[in-house]
Amino acid sequence: MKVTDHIQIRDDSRIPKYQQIVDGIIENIASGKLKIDDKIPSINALSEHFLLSRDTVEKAYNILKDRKVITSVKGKGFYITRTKLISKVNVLFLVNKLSSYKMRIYNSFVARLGGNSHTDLHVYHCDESLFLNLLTKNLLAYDYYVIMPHFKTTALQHISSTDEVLRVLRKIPESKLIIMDNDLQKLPGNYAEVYQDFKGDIYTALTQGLEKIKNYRRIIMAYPAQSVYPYPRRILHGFRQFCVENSLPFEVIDEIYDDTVMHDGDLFITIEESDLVSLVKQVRDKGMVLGEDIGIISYNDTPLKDLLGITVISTDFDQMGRTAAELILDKRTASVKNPFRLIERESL
Amino acid sequence: MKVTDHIQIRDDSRIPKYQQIVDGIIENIASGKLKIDDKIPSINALSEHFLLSRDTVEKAYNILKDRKVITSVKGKGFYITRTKLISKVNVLFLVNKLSSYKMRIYNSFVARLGGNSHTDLHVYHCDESLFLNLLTKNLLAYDYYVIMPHFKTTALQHISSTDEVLRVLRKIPESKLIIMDNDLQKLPGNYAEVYQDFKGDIYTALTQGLEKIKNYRRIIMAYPAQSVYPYPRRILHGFRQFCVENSLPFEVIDEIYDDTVMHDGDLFITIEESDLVSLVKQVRDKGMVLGEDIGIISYNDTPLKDLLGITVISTDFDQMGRTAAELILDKRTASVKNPFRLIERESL
DNA sequence: CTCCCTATCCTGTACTGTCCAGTCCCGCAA
DNA sequence: TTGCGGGACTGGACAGTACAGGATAGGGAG
Repeated sequence: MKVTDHIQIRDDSRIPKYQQIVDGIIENIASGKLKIDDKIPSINALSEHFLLSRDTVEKAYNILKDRKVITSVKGKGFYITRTKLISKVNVLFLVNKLSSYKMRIYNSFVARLGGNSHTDLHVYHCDESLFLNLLTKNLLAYDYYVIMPHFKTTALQHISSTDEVLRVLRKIPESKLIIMDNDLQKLPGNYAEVYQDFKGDIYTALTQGLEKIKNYRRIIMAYPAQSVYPYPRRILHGFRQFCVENSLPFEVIDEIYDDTVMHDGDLFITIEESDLVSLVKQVRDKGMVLGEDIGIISYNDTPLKDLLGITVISTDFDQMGRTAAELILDKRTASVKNPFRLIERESL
Repeated sequence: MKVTDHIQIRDDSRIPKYQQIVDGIIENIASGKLKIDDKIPSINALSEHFLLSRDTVEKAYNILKDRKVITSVKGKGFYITRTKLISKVNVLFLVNKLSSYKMRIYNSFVARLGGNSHTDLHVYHCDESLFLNLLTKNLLAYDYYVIMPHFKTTALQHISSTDEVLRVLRKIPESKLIIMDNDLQKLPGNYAEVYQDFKGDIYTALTQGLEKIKNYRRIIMAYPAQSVYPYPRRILHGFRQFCVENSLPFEVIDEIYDDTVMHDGDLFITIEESDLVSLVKQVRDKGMVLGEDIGIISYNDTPLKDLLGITVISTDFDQMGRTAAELILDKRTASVKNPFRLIERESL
């Protein structure tokens, strides 16, 4: 195996070739493929291997020498002298939509990452083409890419464009990619991720509250399937699995309207805040008592739900942002499941 | 086949030649002949091929560069950077911080503006230098700039850098600028704005509820002065004016702690949600009754505050976003005060 | 020692974008 | 009429990229 085989450089016509070489060496250092005192390919070797002019490689090596990343020994070669690379960290934070939960993740992420960083937030509204556009346009501009992949899932698109998404995601160096919230089983590689196990989470959390849930006659989940911003269907799957395994009668509805029929002993699981609001209003209007006549479990916690005594099943959004920031700070590529739990309050 | 063969431009003597080149490139992008990251002919090549002056081509390319359709790399050439959004209305939405209220403004703005638009959201964390950086970097790239100007107001900065901010804001063509939330009296010109009159709003809203407020012995405002993200001091001014004019005893505190003393007949006005939460918890712990022993008026409405029966004084965030979008759609440059009102519920 | 590799420094060439000082021409307003 | 400004063109200076060479000096293995 030749030394040149170690070095990987990406071709991008927009960027000067010498700069690509510089970036390539830096990346190989950052990823650990090149360590301190390692010898890097000679000017001749590299120029021949990549079919470049000797002058181009020389220019690149001179820049690295000026930056004290490598030193030269006449007649021998170039050697790595520094592996710690100091610069402000730039992060692209790509979310599908802007909810108050996403916002909390972003805010805790920025706070944890600290001052020596800058995070650009972009929203792609679950639109694949916008997602692809944003990503390809910024493919080399950032040090890290924190991405929450959620897309509209019409049957056709799901097949055709997910591949396109994966193709672009693969262009991001593994060490720079952090997948958040939604895990992409189809994306291979050793990248970092902080995910919710939507199906397993809801199953486990509901199982925690099984004893109380059993007291209800029927469980109704308000799952907004028609929404422009769809929630992962795995929430439904986990809910169904829980109900079936415990032989609990259940139902799934799109939305809670003012005239949605409800009976004593109904337990509602709401995902959208608007459903929670109209549900609580209705319960009050009908003179029913929360946690006795009607049960509510709401998805995603907020301080005001605490005040209202609404039982929630929720992931820890602040934690999710912090974990992502820490993966970057520690340069780890672990796959971390974000904590999810049932918080029992009066409404159950 | 030469690169120049790809490019087609129509000749029309009525239209400036440089504009024809611009249109030609755009058309070639729209028709798919030019894709992202493609290299377009050099200035020399194009000018020779179409028998044009180098200067004319240069001018055209500069326009495309300003519109971020292409980027230049010295010594290399011009490259396509944008393919999807050139026909859409591009908006830069610049907010000081990301709160759930800002988010609602953004979401209603995007929704009202509709599909033929793209809105980039950027957060500058109340940091002037970041604000200036973001704005100067994107000074020509967008069709509209929606900006919420709120900065940290240390005495010194307030003098020196506000001028800098105004200087950059003046560089934005008046027809492309929409100032939101905070009105900038110091910025001259005929631009659009949707503002809150922080001082007058709170004064008027509290006056609406004067009869009930009079029943309380003391009014305490929790105004987070120490926060990294300061609220406009005009809120305080309006509050003070109301209290003084109506001879009501009042007090201003930074934050509501677990051990903040409260007596029967105290009316609290909270701005931050965290203060509201700890206040309500304390009232409950002490066995007091909201709206009788202790009054609460909270700043900024949310659906869950409605459920909790918290009286609020609030602007209409969704309306604010909609208004801004409509100003753009109608190409108006009006100065619109966003509605603000007292919503009475049980807590007062 | 020789031979082959190494870095280093040099001159040239042919492109590229960037910037500036001029010069016309033409339409429009004072 | 005069003056102004924008469009188009001319020509050049300058700097950056990438290539092709060559000349020199040092290191290491035979």
